[in-house]
Amino acid sequence: MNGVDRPPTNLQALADRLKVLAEPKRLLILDLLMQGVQCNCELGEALQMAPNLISHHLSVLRQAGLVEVERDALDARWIYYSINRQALDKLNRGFDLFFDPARIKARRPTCGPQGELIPIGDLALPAG
Amino acid sequence: MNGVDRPPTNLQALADRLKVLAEPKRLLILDLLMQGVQCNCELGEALQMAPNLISHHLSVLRQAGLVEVERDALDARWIYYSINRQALDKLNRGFDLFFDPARIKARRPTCGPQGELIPIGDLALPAG
DNA sequence: CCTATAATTCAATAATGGTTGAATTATCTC
DNA sequence: GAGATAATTCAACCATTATTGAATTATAGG
Repeated sequence: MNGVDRPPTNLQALADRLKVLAEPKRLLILDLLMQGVQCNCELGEALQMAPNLISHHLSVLRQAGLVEVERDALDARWIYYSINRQALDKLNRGFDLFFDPARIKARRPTCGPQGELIPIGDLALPAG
Repeated sequence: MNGVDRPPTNLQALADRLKVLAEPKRLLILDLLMQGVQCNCELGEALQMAPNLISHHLSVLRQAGLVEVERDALDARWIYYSINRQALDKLNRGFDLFFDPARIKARRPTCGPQGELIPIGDLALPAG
């Protein structure tokens, strides 16, 4: 209603996108790709990973639309990967929208006696 | 060197944080928590999930530091959960830092014949 | 005390997804 | 064509993790 309270719409879609990113090797690949166009062998060399594993992770990144593919015109065996700038922008927009701290509201729970709240440390056990 | 080229430092830590978020039910819980303090039973009611499952996901969110815990002073059986604002800010900073589009560089691959690059569609197969 | 309640913990299961090695495809060169 | 190369595909394995139901803890109230 007030422009700050944004609905989650499709959280499944956001979770799917985050799943693609929640993998250290894929983040490493993305990091290398952000430094420019790369081929499979270059990535495998830099990350010490088998080419078929690189292929797999690149496939996941491609299906998510984050990575684009080009083929060398002189030697079509070489394939180069790069970041899809628009997909990255869209990713940032979706993330910032959901995790916007301005969405946090202060509200009392609607159940329970609602007495004063006392903070709890690491363990959710006795307060004393 | 130039202030825009930020290193990945510890991508494992970023992946760990994203793993916590890459779960639709946890996103639903986070979304409810952003609307204010909530108790387990409220969350379970809203999401149609068993309380022990809510507990599990809340535990994951708590271990990640994203969620804080308070206990009702009038009736200590009731426990209320809320978003840790600082953790949310830190999450946003880390995400924006790594996925900053300004980090993308244009570069030719260091291997391969480096002929002209031709775009490829959905399939990484013959160019036609 | 005894019962009821809010929540967690535990053990077992099921599903998801990363890893591995071999086989396959497509392409270039001789 | 035959062989070599870049990359993908496939099937099997393995680790992680969400889910489920039962048991347990802690607290409140009669």
